[in-house]
Amino acid sequence: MQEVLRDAKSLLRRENYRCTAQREVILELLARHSRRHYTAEEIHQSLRDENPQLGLSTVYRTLVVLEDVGLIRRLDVGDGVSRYEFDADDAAPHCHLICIRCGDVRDIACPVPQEMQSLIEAESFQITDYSMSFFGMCSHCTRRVRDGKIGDPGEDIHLMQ
Amino acid sequence: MQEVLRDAKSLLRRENYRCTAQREVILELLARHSRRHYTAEEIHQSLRDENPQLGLSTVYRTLVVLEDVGLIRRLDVGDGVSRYEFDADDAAPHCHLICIRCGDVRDIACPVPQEMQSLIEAESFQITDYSMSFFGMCSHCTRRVRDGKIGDPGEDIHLMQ
DNA sequence: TTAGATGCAAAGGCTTTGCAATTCT
DNA sequence: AGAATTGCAAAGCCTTTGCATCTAA
Repeated sequence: MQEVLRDAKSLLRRENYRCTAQREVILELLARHSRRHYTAEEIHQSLRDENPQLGLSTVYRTLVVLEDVGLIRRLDVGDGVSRYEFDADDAAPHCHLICIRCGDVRDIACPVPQEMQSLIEAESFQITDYSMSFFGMCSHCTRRVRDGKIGDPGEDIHLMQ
Repeated sequence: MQEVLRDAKSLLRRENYRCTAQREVILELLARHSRRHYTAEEIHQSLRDENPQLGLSTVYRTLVVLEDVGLIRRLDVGDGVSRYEFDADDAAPHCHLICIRCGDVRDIACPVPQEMQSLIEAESFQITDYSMSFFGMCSHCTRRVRDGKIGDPGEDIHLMQ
């Protein structure tokens, strides 16, 4: 963890960005909760107590920087808000299971199949990034629906803006 | 094509939506250009000449309805604007190749691999939809960069909002 | 020292919504 | 007739930006 942060700092400097306190705390939060998918607002809320001076616009600007150098990745679950996840160098390729009822986003290891890569390379398309998401109901919500605890589709989160 | 539209109309009625002139022209446009990925604004522009009265908010509301009944699908290329594509019943599963330089979005046949589906089902996750996108440079832009016609990365479209 | 980064408030841009008028069924 | 739909304008919401101030290097 400490090493991850040290590497990140040197990467930032190498890319001609400064290592500011704000960038450090934001990156540290994302790295510490590498399975979470934070919105800018959530990051701001999470850090506000310890860093009362942190501005929301700084969070937004920092996310742009961190994504630019490849330390984090942006994810869109379809609700009109960008979410971000830490992206370690050795991060395994994964896709997202997005529950349309509770909004939970879960990673699942799943490499891009060779057959798919071949198809794309055949198009002479140079891949630099990818995103694979599956929408549906997580096991938790499926169980709750089956047990009659929730049944009204109106309870679904509003995924399509 | 005519049959597609007829089926669509009966589907709308079955789902308790009315078949209005606005819904018809919008659906007809999307169905006629099934390989395109229209933004609400583009749909509005495309139809304004023939239907001067069509309002942009009606386009937005119609897109919600058409997506709700499963006639179209929403796509996010990461620029903060929603795009929509016609989704026929017999549409082959496909993913999107999104060029980060020219913004072109291209479909490519590519079914969800069985191994991936198995992994997800193992999580007891009930899939209702999915989205697979690959970002990078299309063959056209790759060629232009190689030929020195474009080289400044600043020309890239701004994909991350 | 000084170019880059931050905070705040204001502006932007896409999308949604209130409401009166219109139109499918 | 009556409820759904439409258009317009206004509002919402997430995100970006201008600018004076601050700060890492």
